[in-house]
Amino acid sequence: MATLYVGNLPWNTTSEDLNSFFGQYGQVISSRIITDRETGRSRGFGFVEVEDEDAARMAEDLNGKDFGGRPLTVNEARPKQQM
DNA sequence: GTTGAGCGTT
Repeated sequence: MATLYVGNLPWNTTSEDLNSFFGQYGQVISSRIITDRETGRSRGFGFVEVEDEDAARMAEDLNGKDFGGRPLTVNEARPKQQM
């Protein structure tokens, strides 16, 4: 399993939206929209967990793709431990 | 009722 960073999302995008959209390009394990810890509002980006064999392909295919009227930003997520 | 580069929570 691999994690994909997804940015440039509309404010109203949900994790289910990512699941549905990314699910068309590969096997999506789960998705998460990063909401502001203080206000609870969407930060406009999130993370999608996909199968490792699909991660690179999905990142290339979905990066720059139109989503909600905006060019999507997709990349392999960095390890959290790195900081 | 807002914003727009970036890398997250138990």
